[in-house]
Amino acid sequence: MKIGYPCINRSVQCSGSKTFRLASYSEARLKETVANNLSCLERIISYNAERGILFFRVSSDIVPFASHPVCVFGWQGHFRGGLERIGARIRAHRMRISMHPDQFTLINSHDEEIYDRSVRELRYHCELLDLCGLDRTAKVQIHVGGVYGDKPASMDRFVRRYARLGDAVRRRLVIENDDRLYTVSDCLELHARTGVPVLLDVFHREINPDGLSLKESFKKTAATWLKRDGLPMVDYSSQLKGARPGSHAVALDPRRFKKFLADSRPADFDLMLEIKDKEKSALRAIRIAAGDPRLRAFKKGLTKSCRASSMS
DNA sequence: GGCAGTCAAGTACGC
DNA sequence: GCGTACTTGACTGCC
Repeated sequence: MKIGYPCINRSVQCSGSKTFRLASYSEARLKETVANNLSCLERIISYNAERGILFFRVSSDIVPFASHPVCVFGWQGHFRGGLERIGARIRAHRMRISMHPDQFTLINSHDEEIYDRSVRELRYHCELLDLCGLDRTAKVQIHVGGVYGDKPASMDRFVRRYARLGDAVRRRLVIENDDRLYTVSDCLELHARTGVPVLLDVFHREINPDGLSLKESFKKTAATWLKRDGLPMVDYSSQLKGARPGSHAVALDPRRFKKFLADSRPADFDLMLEIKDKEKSALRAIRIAAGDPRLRAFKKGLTKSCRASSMS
């Protein structure tokens, strides 16, 4: 088990997801922003590595407007060196990386143009991970998409559209159960029809249940990840008190998290904490999980002998 | 410098 | 049909 947080680190004095308005777009602005974002990402990776935070979600905003027609600049070549350097650092620390395009990425949309835009967005995410030299265990997670008043038809459309995605996208793409539309069971059905791995979001599962117990959900989603995909990824959060259902908590609730660790045994997975105070909660979670054999087993993996054996 | 409105993109839902 | 939430930050123009 590796534990991590998404996109933003509030302790490092920089942002790796700086962007700008479309109206301000220029090649100079893009170069300047991407250079800043990569430099900051490198600092965040170092921060995480020094503290044992070995799972991180890279922001989609590293290259603003990368999939937009306005962007004709060859950022891939221009920033190749920087991306390779960051990738080498990630690999050296055996970190797990994910990315999560936002809700506008919909491969089951009725609208062919929305599908095309979504494919461009997915290609951008995968290309970034490819340029970092990360293997297929670095995943790009999306939700299934819209229901459009007819869930079976929308799931059929997902299956057909998934088959049209290129290998470069399919090798990284995973789907996640969401808080309103598609349950864990829906995602499992899509896995059965496409082979796409299912990322379990335990908080969304609570809000949008389907009758499967937590243990069954762990077991069935874990079975959708092949060895080449790496350990299953799991998203974790808890309800922000007093807010509408689905709002993420500001800070980790230690008691609740301890119970989650106990309830999730013996499943092993990499855990993304979707909690608003980001790295603070990740550090707290790592301290709480310190006695958990799943985390301890990973620490052993850092020793030279284990590293050598894992490469064999 | 501080503030508030607004930001590429889509869908679902409440009014 | 319109406004809002989504996850939320931070860009941007205005004072």
